[in-house]
Order: sequence, then C-alpha cells, then structure tokens
Amino acid sequence: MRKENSTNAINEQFLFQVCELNSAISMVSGRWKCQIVFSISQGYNRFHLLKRKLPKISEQVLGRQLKELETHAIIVKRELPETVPVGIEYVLTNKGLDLIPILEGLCNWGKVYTGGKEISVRLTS
Amino acid sequence: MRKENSTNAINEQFLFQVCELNSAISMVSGRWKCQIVFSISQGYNRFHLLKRKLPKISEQVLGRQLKELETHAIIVKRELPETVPVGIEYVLTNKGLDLIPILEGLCNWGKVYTGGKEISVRLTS
DNA sequence: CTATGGACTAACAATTTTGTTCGTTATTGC
DNA sequence: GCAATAACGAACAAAATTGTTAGTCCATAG
Repeated sequence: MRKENSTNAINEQFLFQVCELNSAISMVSGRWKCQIVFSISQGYNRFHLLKRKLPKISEQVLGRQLKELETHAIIVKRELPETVPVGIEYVLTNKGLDLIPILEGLCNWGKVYTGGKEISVRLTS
Repeated sequence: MRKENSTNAINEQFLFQVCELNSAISMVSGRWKCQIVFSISQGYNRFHLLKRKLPKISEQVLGRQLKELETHAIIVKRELPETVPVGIEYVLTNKGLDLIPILEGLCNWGKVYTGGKEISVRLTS
C-alpha cells in the first residue's frame, strides 16, 4: 500500500525531520480521525456508539480508522469485563488526552473564521 | 478535479457540519501546508525563500499550496513596491496568525510523544 | 434454526492528493 | 543574444486515501 521510495514518501520523511509539527499533523489528518477522537472523549467509546454517532461512516472504514489511531498510540482497546461476548471499549491514552485541548483550539479557530472569506491583515507599518 | 457527489465529498460535507474542527483540519492538512505557514511566519515569506527552505518541494507544488492557503484566507499575496519586476511577498492574515500558536501546540505535542510507541493510560478507578 | 447485534478483516474499486513535464512573462548579468 | 532568477499555470501521471463488497466469529432472542 505504501511505496517506500516514492517521492511522496520521501518528502513525507523529509518533513518529519524538519519539524515534529508535520508528524503531528499526519497523525490527525484523515477523513474521520479527529472526529472519532473527539467523540470518544465525549463518551462514545464503543464501536456501535461511534457508528450511531457518525451514521455515514461504514463499519469497515471505522475499523480502519480506529486501528490507525491505535497504532499511533492515541487510543487503546480494552476488553470490558463481565460482558459476554467480550465487549470492547476504546480509551484515550495520555497522548490522546493531551490532544483534546489542541483540537478544541483548532475547532475554535474554525468557528471564529467561518466562511473564511473576509481577509484581514494586521498592519505593521 | 472534485466530484461533487462522490461519497467522499458528501462525507466531507457531513463532517463539516458536525463540527468546525473538521473544516479546520481540512485547511491545514496536506503535504506541505503547515510547514509553509510556519516558514512564512519565520520570515521565509517569498517564493524563492520558501523554495530554498524546502528544497524538496517543486515550484509547481509550492505554487499550488500557496494558492490553496490563499483561498482559505490564511495568507495573502502582496506586491512589493519599488521592485522591478514586481516582487511578491506572502503575508499571514489574522486567520493565519491565530493559527500559529495552535500549530506550536501541535508541534509540542508531537515532540512530547515522539516515537509514540509507549502507551500510557490514566487510570480512573 | 434463523435473525440480529457487536466487532471486526481482506481485497478491490473509486476518488483525491501529490508530483512531473512543459511552458510563460519579464528583467538583470555577461 | 543567451542564460539565469522570480513567480507561476495547465495537463497529465503516479501514489495514497477513502469507500464498497463480501464474509468472519460468537451469543442471545424468538
């Protein structure tokens, strides 16, 4: 799926070395990822709950996104005891928890500049 | 280039309505975008300066990314007076300036969790 | 015994993003 | 006159992401 030596992959690596910002961005960009993290933090922490919250996502895509978030150590799976069959819960790691305020900041930024059509520049002279 | 009625495009719109977070993310994700914004804020505010700072980017790709940042009103072009031929400078709008601290936060988050392999979860019980 | 809910995975196709090739305008340096 | 620098645009190709189809396993409800 990933070509190790494509220009694209090389450029990605290059950017990762320029600044951690770029690796951070790459972990949170993706169609559903941020929204999933946010939803988990709001208590929609199980597969079926997420499915209900985001009706347009397909189960397959949801599963994939969850797995990616797991490999980036933003969430972890946890088996719920006393459930038959074993229920599974998604929990934010510290890494994931620390991401929340940043996402809130981004969200706010988005709200302030909705539409984003008005251009304003602070004058320096 | 964009299919208006693809599932992908529809899902994108859906997410935009769920939360501004998603539109915010879509404005900053993209191979070079964040790094360009950051570099402009550091004073690499002209086409050739950016090219030199990010040697791996091609001129065409750079041009495209700059245009996208412009349509999102994160930067604006400005003609430098007293230059022949007209020199062009890129300036962060207020929207762009307000983005910087958020990007710094993300960058920091990236630095704290480098590698991102250690999984730690705060215990609630 | 069939249907339903929960939690997925693999393989493939559609769409989107990223990079490449070629070309433009205009000016200064040699 | 010829090359180089600055600042791009269009069209096309390669690669990556996103969505779809099909199917798994287990357990409880009816």
